[in-house]
Amino acid sequence: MSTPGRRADAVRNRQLALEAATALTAEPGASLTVEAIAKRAGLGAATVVRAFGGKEPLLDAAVSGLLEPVVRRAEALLREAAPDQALRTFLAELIAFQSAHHAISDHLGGLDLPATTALRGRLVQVVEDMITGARDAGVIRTDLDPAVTSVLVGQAAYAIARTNPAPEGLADAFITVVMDGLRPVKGQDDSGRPAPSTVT
Amino acid sequence: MSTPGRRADAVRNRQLALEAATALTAEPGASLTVEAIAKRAGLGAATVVRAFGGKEPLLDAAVSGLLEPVVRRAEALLREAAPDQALRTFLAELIAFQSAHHAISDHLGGLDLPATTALRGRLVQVVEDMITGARDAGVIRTDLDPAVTSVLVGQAAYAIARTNPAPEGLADAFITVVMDGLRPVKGQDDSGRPAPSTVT
Amino acid sequence: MSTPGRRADAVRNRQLALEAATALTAEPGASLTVEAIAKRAGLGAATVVRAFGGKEPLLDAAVSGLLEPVVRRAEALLREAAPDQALRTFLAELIAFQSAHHAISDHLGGLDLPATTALRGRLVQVVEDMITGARDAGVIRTDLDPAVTSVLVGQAAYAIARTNPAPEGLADAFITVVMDGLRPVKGQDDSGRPAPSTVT
Amino acid sequence: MSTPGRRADAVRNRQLALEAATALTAEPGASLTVEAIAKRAGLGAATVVRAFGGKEPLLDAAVSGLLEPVVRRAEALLREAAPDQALRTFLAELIAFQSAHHAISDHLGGLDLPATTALRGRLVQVVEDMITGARDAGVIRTDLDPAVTSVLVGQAAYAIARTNPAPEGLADAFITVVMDGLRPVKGQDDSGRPAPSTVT
DNA sequence: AATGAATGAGGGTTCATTCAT
DNA sequence: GATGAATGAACCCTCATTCAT
Repeated sequence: MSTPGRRADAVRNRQLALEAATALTAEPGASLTVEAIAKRAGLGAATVVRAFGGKEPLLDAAVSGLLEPVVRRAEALLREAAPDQALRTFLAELIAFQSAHHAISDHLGGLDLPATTALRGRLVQVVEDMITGARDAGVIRTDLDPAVTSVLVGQAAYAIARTNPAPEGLADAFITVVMDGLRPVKGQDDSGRPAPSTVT
Repeated sequence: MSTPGRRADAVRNRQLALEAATALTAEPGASLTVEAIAKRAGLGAATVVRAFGGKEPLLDAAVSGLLEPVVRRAEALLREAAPDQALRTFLAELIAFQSAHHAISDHLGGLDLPATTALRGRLVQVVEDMITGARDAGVIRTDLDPAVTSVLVGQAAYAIARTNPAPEGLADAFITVVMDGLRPVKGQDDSGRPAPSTVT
Repeated sequence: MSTPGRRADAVRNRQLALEAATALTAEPGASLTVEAIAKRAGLGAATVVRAFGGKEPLLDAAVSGLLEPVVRRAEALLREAAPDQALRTFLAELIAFQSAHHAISDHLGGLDLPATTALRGRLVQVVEDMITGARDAGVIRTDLDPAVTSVLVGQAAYAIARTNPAPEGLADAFITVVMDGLRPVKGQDDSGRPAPSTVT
Repeated sequence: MSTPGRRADAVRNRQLALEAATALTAEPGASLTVEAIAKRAGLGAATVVRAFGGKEPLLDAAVSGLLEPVVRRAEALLREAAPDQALRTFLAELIAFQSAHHAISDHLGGLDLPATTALRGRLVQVVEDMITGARDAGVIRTDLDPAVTSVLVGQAAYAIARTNPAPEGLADAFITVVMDGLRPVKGQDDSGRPAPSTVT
């Protein structure tokens, strides 16, 4: 009675399709067609379409499924850790996670992935909160707009995570440079400080 | 040396096709099909294909044509300016240039663009030379591998340039953070220094 | 003769499927897919197919189910009423019935519906009998072949019933024109009459 | 110089596709798929799609191409002949023309055929004008709304033309019945006449 | 040499039917 | 026996490339 008909297999097949899509999403050269995903999952093409209602919802589910734990982890870090440590840890985990899942396919351009877009928004917001918190704690420079900085950090981190092939130590170097670059400027206080680095 | 009359038209058409492809490459929502490029160029589709031998060579020419002056400028800066100033200036110009050409289309995934790839290699190499030079001059930290750092800077800069929509001040903030993050670590010398920033 | 308990459910489901198919058949814009019919019936798609052995038999049953009472009514009228009154009444009821069930879906093209085809044959035959009877009674013109006239009346009536949207009074006008057009030609008898209306 | 490139063949192929579509449209059992049309025309499927921009525009062109000369002829008759003769002649020609082109496929349900719809509107309007003119001339009964009558005549004529197989003399019988049914009711004048035929 | 047109290959999606539960 | 899910076949459409003009 606990297994309502074939529902169990359907769930399994849905999961198989999702995993196949996720795997192909991570393979830079893959075709990322419905048929390719179906073949990878050992299913018929129509099955994966039916399971998700189309190609875009499937890819949205795959990509957002990769992104969601990262965002949740970031939100947890924001609540539990000191802001700057939260930021540092989050960056490390973000890059590690994305790299572990290789990269994200290039074939996603022009697609409408609402869940993924929403998650990216949450991610940027969390990073902004981390930066604001760190600024309030005096451990991050105050001459940069937190909103701008969060976009900057997010985009750059995403690019670093996507880099393939990635040279040894790339992620650590990125984190080092960003965190050091975000430190308060020595020898001066918050107000009236001349910008130490500007583009001419 | 007088080229036959037809040759002149061929060169002109090649240029028209290239300009059209470049323009469409920069429009995020564009179709980027051969026919769309041909229509933009005021040519026939077959002419566009003929002029470059296919769609990929055409796009390769378009993208590398955008990238090449940037690389040449970087190489010039490397020869003419102090390394750190060269790096800062180059980053500013790279981002400004890319942003001015909006972004690069999303439809380039999975394509084989050898000339573009080669240019990216040259770019990374130039950046690495800048960094090495700056390190030798003592104005950049020595605890990071220049090869890794150049990839880091290049990838991040590219991502920043592609960001759309870009918040006001994003490019400046990026340059500020990166340049400050690359500065020598105060209060210590090259050898035996404990890493000021590490990932836990 | 006591049917097993399951048989009762099967009969009920068959009826549910039939009613759903009938309802959707009458909705001009409906999808008329097996799944849509099943959903409307509150059944599974496989059940609907099983109950009738396919989609076409189901639709045949639905359409012929709509048509059958009309035919039976026509046969009853033929037996019970004066031929011309039978014809007039039948036309009115046919159109009213079909219109009440809106129209018949457009998606029936190319389908093989033997029961429906047979009913249409019966219908034409009944109409022919009505016309022949009325002719014998001297209330319908004799210069037209009853077989041809029955097809003519049937086809036209069907078209009128299907008209959507139907202007107010369409059915009445149709019956008026047809019945008046079928009246005996005044001032002449059966033989040797010059055709009062011919196509040049 | 008079033949601009391959344009001549393109026109020919477009015509071939149109003729194939028209022919298949007239075959009751035909598939009416793009591929079937293309095979009939001796062309590739993509060619016929490209030539018309899709399946619906192609079918619209085919059906409206059949209908247009009929409408033009009706409009000419309206201008040139006495209204009742115009109506009679038009009905004969309409049915003859449509029958000559067999019937129109059943697979057109649910399609959006704007040109065809517009032509049908023009047709109904012309018929209405014929009826109004004949009424004013005193040769058609005045107890029926011309707008309703035109719909009635058009729908019925269309159904007669579509009838397949059509018994010998069907068209003539139809015209005879309709024209006689539309005659002024004898022994009374326009006003206050009791309806000679009404539905109870 | 340039080109509009043709097309084969491939993509996403729908649907009547079949099958394991 | 009933059912949700699976699927092969078929459909319409797009596009890079080829070809006759």
